[in-house]
Amino acid sequence: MTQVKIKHDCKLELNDVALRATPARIAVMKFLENTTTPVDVQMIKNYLDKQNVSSDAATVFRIMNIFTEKGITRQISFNEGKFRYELASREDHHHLICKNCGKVEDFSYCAIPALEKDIQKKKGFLVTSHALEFYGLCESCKDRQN
Amino acid sequence: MTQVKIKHDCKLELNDVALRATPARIAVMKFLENTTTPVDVQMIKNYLDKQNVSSDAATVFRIMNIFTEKGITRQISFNEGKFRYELASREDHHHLICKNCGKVEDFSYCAIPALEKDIQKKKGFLVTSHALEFYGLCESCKDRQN
DNA sequence: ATAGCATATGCAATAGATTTGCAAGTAGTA
DNA sequence: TACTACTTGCAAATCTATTGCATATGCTAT
Repeated sequence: MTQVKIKHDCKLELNDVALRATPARIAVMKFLENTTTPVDVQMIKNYLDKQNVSSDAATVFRIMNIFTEKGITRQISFNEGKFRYELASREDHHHLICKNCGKVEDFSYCAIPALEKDIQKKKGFLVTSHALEFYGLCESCKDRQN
Repeated sequence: MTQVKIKHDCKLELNDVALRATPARIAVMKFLENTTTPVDVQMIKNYLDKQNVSSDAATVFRIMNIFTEKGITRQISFNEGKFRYELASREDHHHLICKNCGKVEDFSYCAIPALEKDIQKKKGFLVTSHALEFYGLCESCKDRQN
């Protein structure tokens, strides 16, 4: 009797980096694949709860730490006193963060890689990653003079 | 009899933004003026202790919050799970943060203002501030293959 | 399909960063 | 110099993140 099983999405990706494909990890990956803005641990936990995936904040922290170690995710800061995460595969974009409504837009910009080479040559500093975020007011908040 | 009093450095700067020039606030400003790398609350507290300026961590947090609100300092994150601060007057520079030894170098780069104008035109997003940090290995850590 | 084992998770406790309430102290003004 | 509003110190509370340990489970080799 064929039972509908958990689809093997993400399973191979996880196994590739020597991680077991647990329900929580799979759900977290799906969440990350379907969100356009970086999310924090609380948001991830809320999603898991809604999906009826048993979890615990400590587990989510552990998952995000190991995903980041394995290079699946990237840890970023919007200066909120906590971390956010996004898939590391989303390369070459930066964030426009509205300080009024909190909306986050992506912004592509390709001058950074060239700059990194320059830094390496001039300063001898080997850049392995970078963070570039712009803070301000999005179009609608700006227009409302809010 | 003329007594040596606390020099009025910083006093006017503080009063200008409607803040009282207290010993702790003055000492914090002096510390910030004399450090080249962004400092965290614990470092500030240590400095105040060494200077025999009575203080408390809660007070330092309050000082840094109000300094940041008033635009005296800038709050930045090196993804350490805590904030660092630097004088907002130190414009147009970014940081090269060594992940091995923790050394922080400044790096000047002036393409960002132009980019901000571009963002405003293309996205309608009004940029009021930004964060750009590079992580990697400084020259000596890199050479030691550490 | 299943046993065995290393890895993951849940839960509770802990650590560290930051905030807050409140009473007491103090800078700036008249 | 006295007054008042702003600041501070202290303790307690929050919040983010980490850790220890016993239990549960994914994965590999039968």
